Amino acid sequence: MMQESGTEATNGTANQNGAAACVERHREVQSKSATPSSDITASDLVNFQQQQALQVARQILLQQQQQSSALKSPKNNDKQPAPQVPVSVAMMTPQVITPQQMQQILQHQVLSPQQLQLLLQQQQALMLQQQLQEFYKKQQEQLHLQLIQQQHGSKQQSKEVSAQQLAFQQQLLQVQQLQQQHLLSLQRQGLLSIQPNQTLPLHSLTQGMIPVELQQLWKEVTNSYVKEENSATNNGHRGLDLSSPSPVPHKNHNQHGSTNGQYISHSLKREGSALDDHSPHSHPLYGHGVCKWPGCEAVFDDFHSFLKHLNNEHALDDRSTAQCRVQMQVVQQLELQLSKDKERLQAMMTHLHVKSTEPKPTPQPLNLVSNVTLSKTAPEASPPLSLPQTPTTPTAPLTPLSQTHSVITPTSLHSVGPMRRRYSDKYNMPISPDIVQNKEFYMNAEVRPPFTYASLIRQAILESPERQLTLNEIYNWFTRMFAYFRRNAATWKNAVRHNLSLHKCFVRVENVKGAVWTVDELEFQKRRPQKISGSPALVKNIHTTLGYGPALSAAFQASMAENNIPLYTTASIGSPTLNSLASAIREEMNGAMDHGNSNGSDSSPGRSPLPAMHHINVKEEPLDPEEHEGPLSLVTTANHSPDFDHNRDYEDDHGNEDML
DNA sequence: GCAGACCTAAACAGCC
DNA sequence: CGGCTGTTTAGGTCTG
Repeated sequence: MMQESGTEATNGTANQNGAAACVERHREVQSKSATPSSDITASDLVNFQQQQALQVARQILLQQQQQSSALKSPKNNDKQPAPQVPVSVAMMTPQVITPQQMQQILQHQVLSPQQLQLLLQQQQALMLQQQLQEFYKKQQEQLHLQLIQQQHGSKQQSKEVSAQQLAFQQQLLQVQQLQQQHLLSLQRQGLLSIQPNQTLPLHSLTQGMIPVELQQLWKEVTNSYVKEENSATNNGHRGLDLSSPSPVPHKNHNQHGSTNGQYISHSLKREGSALDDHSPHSHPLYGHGVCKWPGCEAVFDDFHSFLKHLNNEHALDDRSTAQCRVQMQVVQQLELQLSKDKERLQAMMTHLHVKSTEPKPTPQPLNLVSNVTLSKTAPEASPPLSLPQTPTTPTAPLTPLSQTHSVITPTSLHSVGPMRRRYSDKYNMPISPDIVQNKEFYMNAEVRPPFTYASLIRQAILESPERQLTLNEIYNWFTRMFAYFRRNAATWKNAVRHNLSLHKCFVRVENVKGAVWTVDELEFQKRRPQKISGSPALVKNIHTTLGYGPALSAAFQASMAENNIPLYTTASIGSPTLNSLASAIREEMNGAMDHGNSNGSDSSPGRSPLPAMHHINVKEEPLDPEEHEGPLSLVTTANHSPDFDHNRDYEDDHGNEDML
């Protein structure tokens, strides 16, 4: 297996294949009873770990019982071999919790289910940590071996060797990234607890090759644990210490015991601006007096009030967890993008016979490359519409490197289920903020907008200068605003006509140039409001449509269980995709809530501080930002979608339509 | 189970 | 005649 990945690393597909091999390997290390699914997500991993942890607990109990029975009958004590315990159990049990403790816990039920869950997660964390170490160690040894073999090869093949070294470096990089992502994911979910002095072998082995940025990331991760341990209280590592002198104690009723506080904040550090992390009054989530928690943007006079706010408003709960997971995906996508760009740079350097073998001499802002490539975008700072990434961005699995393909296909996007996400009609609330907010997303992503036809028609009409549109203009608005409506025109146009006729709120007015449609707001408001249902349908739709990992979906569902969650209200997170998704969910959750605080009016996703996200692509096609710098043309967008067979329909519209 | 909202499909008519 | 527009009906799903 490692041989395979080693050889594959020499070709262009090394990234995906190698990573996939890593994951496969990883799974094998964990267990051979894993599901035979071809791709694995972090949620799968977590689920599996939970199952395994439960199994561990059972094993421990069984072992305990057998031991106690053995004590009662000393005859068997010597000959009776210890029950078969999985390797992982053998590895973890002595370090984490003794069987006695476990049994005591279970028998006396001294702990709440949440605490039990926390314990289980700690068990899983240690178990997985060791598995990870083992896996990465093997991976590293293999790579190192191959590298050495290459170095001892014939000198006549020096060029080949250097190229293969490059490939090895790339593989190393990807291994590191995989490792980082695994660790970060686990840490951010509070599942992994690394002791400060517990560096993985990979780190030291490949230190010279680690990109500075990854090293920095690593430092951040480990430092967070250093700090955390220093500030550990009786609460163990659940304490929420946000670099404040006195951590504010708060109830921790969530099962993700150690997800809060520093983990998140340090994870999100990359998103923040160039704050000086070493200053006592700085925080990655705090900048220019504003809370930088995605979607928050609360203003604070002093750092202390911010910390208070952080502890109170962004405490460990489902909402924060969901937001954190989204952020995880953002980061992972950025990392993926970074790795790809670095590979490209490497290839360029190799091609130009640059001698350096360092992946990159200096750390680069994650969005720098993309900033450059985006410099030609429209003045209104819309994201490059030509990028086909949007619908796939949030679908990225938690192990993106392993699943850059086959996660989602254009076909899957096209096979969107029936429109049942009609949250915009609930309480007849306006959809304009959301549409404005997620304009670019819907323009690019062939994702069915979660609005009813009636709402969309109304929106189209209200957006027009005279608040009236002809049928054809309404059509054009649909195709212009939503990539989804560039296909199956017959269907949705029929639906539009049907809605126009059916709903009283749409009034046909004979005009000089024909008939136009207007909106009777009173009638529109009269329509029966729908109760908010907690919207499992939306979650399901988003999940199925966009290929959300179950974990993220669950997180969103969990966060939707709460009310009024401003996930990512504006461009704060920087990804129009995630932004829009989250916003859609937020809308769904808010229901009739006031949109006034959604910043929809002044929130152009195009001003995203992380335009790099626009380049994220989980599809099979290689990322080629240079090829997507064309004018903001929806046709261009369409043509970049491999399975975009709407051209017939849309080009008809395009003929008589001013594009933006 | 029911009613309502919604979506999709289709038939049909009138107009250009 | 064909396409567009507009109306209406029918059947289905989903939700409260």
